[in-house]
Amino acid sequence: MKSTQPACQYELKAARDAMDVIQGKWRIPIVISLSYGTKRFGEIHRDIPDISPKMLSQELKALEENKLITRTLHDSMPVTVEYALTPLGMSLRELLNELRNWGKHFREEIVGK
Amino acid sequence: MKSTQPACQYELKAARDAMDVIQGKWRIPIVISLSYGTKRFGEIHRDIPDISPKMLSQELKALEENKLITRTLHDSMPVTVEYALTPLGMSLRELLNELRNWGKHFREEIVGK
DNA sequence: GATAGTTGTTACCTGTGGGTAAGTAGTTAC
DNA sequence: GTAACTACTTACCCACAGGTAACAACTATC
Repeated sequence: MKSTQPACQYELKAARDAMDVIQGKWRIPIVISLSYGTKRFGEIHRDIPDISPKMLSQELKALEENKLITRTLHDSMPVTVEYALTPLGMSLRELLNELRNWGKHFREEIVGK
Repeated sequence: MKSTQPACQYELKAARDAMDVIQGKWRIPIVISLSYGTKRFGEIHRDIPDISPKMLSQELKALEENKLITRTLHDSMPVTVEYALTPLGMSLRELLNELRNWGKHFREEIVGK
């Protein structure tokens, strides 16, 4: 890697883009929760009990801004909101699988040995 | 995802393990730099000019603790230290490729449209 | 009319990731 | 003998991610 090699800098930037999207404590759990289907605020909260409503609201907003999820408001009797993965959000599944696989590999190498 | 499904919790933990290893501003650049071959402290610093010696030292130490790189001290006239990727560190390349591909895909979807 | 269940918001606090600047210790070249 | 190059270390500072707690507005139920 040389700072004068534009190809490498491009690779770095793309990897950083991806990291920016999935980084933080809660984004991956939220995406995984929604990968099991459309869910409401409270349902996601029940999937991830440790998250505070503030963080859930904040991270859902960020994921929506990045077009990974959609937010649909239903004017039913108690107002309900439904969150769903977009195709772009679903495309994250492959990357998450790679993350999981490498994490498993890493754990076996480090903890196992 | 249900918090009562152990398989999902396991998946989450593995993904988080991987994230813990590659997260932060400098780990990925360092691994990419070393993926081009064994390098010395100053050489990595030249590849990544923005990193401070403090951060480079700190991150190299963390990567060594995680067994992604090795640190070899040469008792030559000026003491030199060589850093190299371990096989485990090299196995990160696939994950980094996935990160780069998804980051590229993401940028095309978001910025392009 | 008080309580509980929706989906959040707001204010406040703290820990950590990362930055800057300077110092250290040994060797070599001028 | 002083400057410069190796590879760091130490001290100090700040911004932001994330946590806690309380509040908000609306509806349904007891």
